[in-house]
Amino acid sequence: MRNNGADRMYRTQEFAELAGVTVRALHHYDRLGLLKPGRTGAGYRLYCVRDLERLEQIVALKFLGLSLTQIKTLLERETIELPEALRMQRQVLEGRRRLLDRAIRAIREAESAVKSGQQTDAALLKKIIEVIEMQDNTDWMLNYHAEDARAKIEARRQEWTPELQERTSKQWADLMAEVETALGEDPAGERAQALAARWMKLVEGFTGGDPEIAAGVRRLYADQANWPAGFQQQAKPFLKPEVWRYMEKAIAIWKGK
Amino acid sequence: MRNNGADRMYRTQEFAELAGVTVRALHHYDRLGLLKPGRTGAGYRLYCVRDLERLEQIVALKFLGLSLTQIKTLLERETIELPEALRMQRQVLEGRRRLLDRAIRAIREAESAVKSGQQTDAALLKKIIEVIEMQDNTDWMLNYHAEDARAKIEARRQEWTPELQERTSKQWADLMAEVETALGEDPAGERAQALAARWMKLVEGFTGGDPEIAAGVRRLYADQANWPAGFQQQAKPFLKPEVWRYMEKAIAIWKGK
DNA sequence: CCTTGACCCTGACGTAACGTCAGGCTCGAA
DNA sequence: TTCGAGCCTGACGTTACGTCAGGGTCAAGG
Repeated sequence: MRNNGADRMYRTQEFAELAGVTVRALHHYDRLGLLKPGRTGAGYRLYCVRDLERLEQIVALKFLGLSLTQIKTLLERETIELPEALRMQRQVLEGRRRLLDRAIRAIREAESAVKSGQQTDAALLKKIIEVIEMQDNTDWMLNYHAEDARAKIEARRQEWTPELQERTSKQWADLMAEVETALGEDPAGERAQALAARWMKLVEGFTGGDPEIAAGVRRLYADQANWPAGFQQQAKPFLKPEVWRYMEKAIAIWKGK
Repeated sequence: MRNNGADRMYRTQEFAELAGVTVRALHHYDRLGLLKPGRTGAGYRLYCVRDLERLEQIVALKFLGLSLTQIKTLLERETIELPEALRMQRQVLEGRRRLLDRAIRAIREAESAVKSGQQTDAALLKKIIEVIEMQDNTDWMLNYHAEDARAKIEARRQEWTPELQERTSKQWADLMAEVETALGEDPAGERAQALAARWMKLVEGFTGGDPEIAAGVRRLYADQANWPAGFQQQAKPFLKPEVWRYMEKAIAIWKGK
């Protein structure tokens, strides 16, 4: 009656392979009360197909980073908590992602510092420290903005995700590189005007079109002497004065139109 | 002689606050031999400024996700290993990030499934499982490609980061939405031709301009009946036949030009 | 001189999710 | 019956500390 083909039972190893987990993990879930299989007279564990479903759910929630105890309560009280738990977990993961992105960025910058000029280990580590600290110290930038502009910046910072940041900084770098090749041309010419348009679009992407923020950025730029060291390093590609001057001309013309 | 202002010594708590770590962490690093401070006659730890430098390095490397034992060997043999270690660690972190992104995406899709039609917990979990599985099962797609095209796809997959994927899929969604509003218009008209151009650009972004890959994609599309369930769900927005037919016309005309 | 409070020490156990033995049972086949 | 494969439980290891517990040290006040 019990073991007809349809509801086959599985012993531990078999079941573990079926589900892609280890035997010890199954023992563990059993002890925690997460997944309690049947037993033979001799004490062997016997898993059925419904256990497989449950195990798949466990594995999925584990993949999302939930702890086994969280998973247990979620699966026990089959309830409306799940969507809420997922929302919270997503926020946790997004936070972790921001940290990860910062770490990755720090390494990348250190690596590019290595390529351009051999540095000692100590200098390399200093660079990493700078980059890490710099990233939470975008706060000092707020000093250049009027009081009521700060709230807006704070709001925009929410959307200013690391991947977006990375993309934009790449766009800036590309643009800068292209401008350099165009320095000889007429600032009123077609090429320069196209570059000016791209430039302004990027600026607008940062300021959100808000004139107060734009004014703050100009103040920030004017005060280069007082920038923190780490930021100064990172901003280096932006600072070529000839590029800047050329674009000032081109943008003035572009705005005139 | 010893405690003149310049090389001040710090006791544990003071030093911990200075560096932003806990007292217990300092004990821990001491025991592991990572950071061994001086001692007073009574056995109190005494930290100096050079200890602070070292601690900052430790904290930085920890931020990058290195284990304390790794950090120890790296800081002991002050050597050329560091750049190599950083490169490896970056790859580790990038791997973690891919997993994180998959988890976040899975939750997001489950959340949007919740919004559009209330589902039970069980259905929600099934959805998550599908999304997770779908993401490593892009492999089945390879069946539609000729042998020599596979290597190219494998190569492009390296650059095909989750954030890039997310961006592109949003671009597709935007494009699709706009096409739908244009269905009534002349496929040879200006609007439709602009859409066709955008479409082809996105296709090229995926195929990398390789005709073999493009051919594989066509075979893939033609064989919709055999797609895995998870993929079919996620591809749903792409499947509106009227959109597809309309764009076929528009693209044919666009190519003719 | 003694006490008080703030700070210091070490050692031991706890955490999460198992991995890894170690010692001992069960089962089907030869 | 015996062998090898597979099963069981219990205990310790892992990481980077947190959290007591029990017990010194030190400067100031009584």
